[in-house]
Amino acid sequence: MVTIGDVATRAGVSRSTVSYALSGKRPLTEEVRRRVAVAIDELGYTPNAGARALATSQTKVLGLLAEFLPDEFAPAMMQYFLGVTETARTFGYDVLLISEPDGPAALHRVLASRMVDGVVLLNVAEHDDRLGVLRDTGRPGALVGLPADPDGVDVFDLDFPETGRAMVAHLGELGHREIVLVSQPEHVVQRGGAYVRRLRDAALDEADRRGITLHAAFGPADQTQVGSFLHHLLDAHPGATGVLLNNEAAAAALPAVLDARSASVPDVLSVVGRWSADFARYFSLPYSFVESAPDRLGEMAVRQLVRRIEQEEAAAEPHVVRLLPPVLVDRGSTGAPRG
Amino acid sequence: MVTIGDVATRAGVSRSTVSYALSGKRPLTEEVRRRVAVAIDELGYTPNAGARALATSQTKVLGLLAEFLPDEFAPAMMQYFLGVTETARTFGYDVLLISEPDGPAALHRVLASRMVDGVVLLNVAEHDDRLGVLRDTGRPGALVGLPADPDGVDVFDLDFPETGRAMVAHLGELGHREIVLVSQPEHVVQRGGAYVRRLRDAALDEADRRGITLHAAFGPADQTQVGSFLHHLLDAHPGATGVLLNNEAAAAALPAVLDARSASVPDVLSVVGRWSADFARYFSLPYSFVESAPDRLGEMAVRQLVRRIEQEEAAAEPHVVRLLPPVLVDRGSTGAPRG
DNA sequence: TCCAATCGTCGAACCGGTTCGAATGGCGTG
DNA sequence: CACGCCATTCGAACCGGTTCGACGATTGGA
Repeated sequence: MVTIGDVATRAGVSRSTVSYALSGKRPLTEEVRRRVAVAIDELGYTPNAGARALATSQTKVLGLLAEFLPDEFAPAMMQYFLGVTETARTFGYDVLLISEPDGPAALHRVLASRMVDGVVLLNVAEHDDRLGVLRDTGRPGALVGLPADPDGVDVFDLDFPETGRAMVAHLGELGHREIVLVSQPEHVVQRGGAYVRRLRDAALDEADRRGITLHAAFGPADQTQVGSFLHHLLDAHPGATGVLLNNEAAAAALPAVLDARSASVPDVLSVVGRWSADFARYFSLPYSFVESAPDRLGEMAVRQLVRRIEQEEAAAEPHVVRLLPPVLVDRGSTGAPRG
Repeated sequence: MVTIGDVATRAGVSRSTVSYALSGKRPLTEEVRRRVAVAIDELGYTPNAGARALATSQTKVLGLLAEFLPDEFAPAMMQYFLGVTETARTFGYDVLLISEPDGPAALHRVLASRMVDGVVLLNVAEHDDRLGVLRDTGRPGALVGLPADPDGVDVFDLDFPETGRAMVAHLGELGHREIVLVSQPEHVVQRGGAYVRRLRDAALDEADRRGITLHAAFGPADQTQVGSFLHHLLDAHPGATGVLLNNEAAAAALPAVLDARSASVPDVLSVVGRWSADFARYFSLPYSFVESAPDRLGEMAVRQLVRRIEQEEAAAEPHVVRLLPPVLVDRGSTGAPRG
């Protein structure tokens, strides 16, 4: 392995000079700079990351904590990965992917061993055990998902309450008086997915304010069951003229269900959901939806994280909670109610 | 930050003794071992990964090189991630996720800087530029995807030729004489996805041997276009009684297409494809398929990689090319041809 | 009782970078 | 021509572990 010493010898300078040539932290003669560059090139030198980390206590690596939950729609997580890794790379960071079931332990391990300069936590629950670990170490962290107590961390998430309101308001203004909401299953909520409840509560409130009847249900996340669930739900509320979706599996299953019922959209039923553009693409969903913007959230989280890591003044700034306002992508799946 | 020196002081021993207590590489008195354990516990000591890497030249990190291609089905990649990260963890390794567009450069960067002990390359193309980089550094690497020249690396992949033969044979034995094959689009092949061609060629050969007419087509990967493509394809070959799929987008679109044509399965058409169980689950695909086993391939790649890293004798063993024999998951979507 | 072997622990060197203070050289100026 | 200053480079210490040879204490045998 070629080290900085080899480069120094070849260029006829000291090791420290090579280091300065690399970092530019001290002025050097053009001549020396050139000789070092040539030596590096000829020897094919790349600094040893471990040694550098030891000396600078900076690894240029970010931790990405994700949990693969069997009942959640795994592909959705991919979009976060993309936003995080791409943004990290533009700032010169690599990403350590951590998917252990025991999140707190894994987090402690990578932070305490100084493998990473900061972490992005995905899928943050209402009361997330990882937060305690993160606060104890005092290292910077950015969350995707709003916990009950966001103290000491930066939070990025979709504004779920506003999303719920916007969806109800959208149908309400078209004249709908009775609609249905399909949320993620109960166990997602219990696991800490408070966003499900936040959207639901806001939707119920907005419906109430507008005098709209809103039937709020928790649908299964299992693709094999969600179809019949939707049938039953629609059977149970024959007067409903609109469907709101906050459940990916239900969204994927809806086209077949409506087709089987010969319920055309938007003539018979108006449909609005909450998912990502990529999700809509993969499943060819022809419905209007509020973009959940996973790639954008991942990018924002990393940007802020890097700021905190690299800029001393930023480290002292108050922590932010940034909730993206809902943006409706219109696919023409809503209209005036039938009859 | 608490270092090994702090622990040593607190336990009243030397730094090296603490190190030996941690690694167990030399015998210690029970008393000393206990005192060190207590000190570690009280101080909350965790070894610094950078320092350890520097001293041992082992990082306990594996690189995972993936490319996010816009026209490939991104969620499929998730299954590989799962297999790789989980297996890595059972062996005490973390995973550095590298998704840069410039694969060779990224690979060189992480290998030359000694950030990782070895790499897993996903989606390996027929002639993959990353292989040259990998061979030059001489570090261990495991591939998922069979390149033209697998010298110096371990390769794991589905046996695509056998998969093609098996699918044709399956329908052939049921009595089908004219069938259709939908492959991935041409540009996937051109980018190096030789597996597409390997399956196709073998299928054509097998059909030839059995006197079966096989119409082999390259379908679009774009969900918006693949539906009408399938309609045209089936219109063009009204005599076909079976459909083979080696194209995820086409598989996802097929149920709606067949429904629109009132072509029931397997009465009117028999269907067999190649995808993963998770893919089938997400898209509720009711068809028989050859399992492409991404999680299993990821696991095999990591197992072998770790063996090469950790066992000196393994490092010298000849490299392997392991092609998984196709396993058909029967969902009852095939039967005797109509008429 | 003395010596040798064994066991357990220590000290120092090393891994490959970074960084700070000091040394060296060239230049301009008095 | 001598001096001082500034720009540039060097040397040494340090980051936090691991590892090897050596040392001291204990034990066993002669």
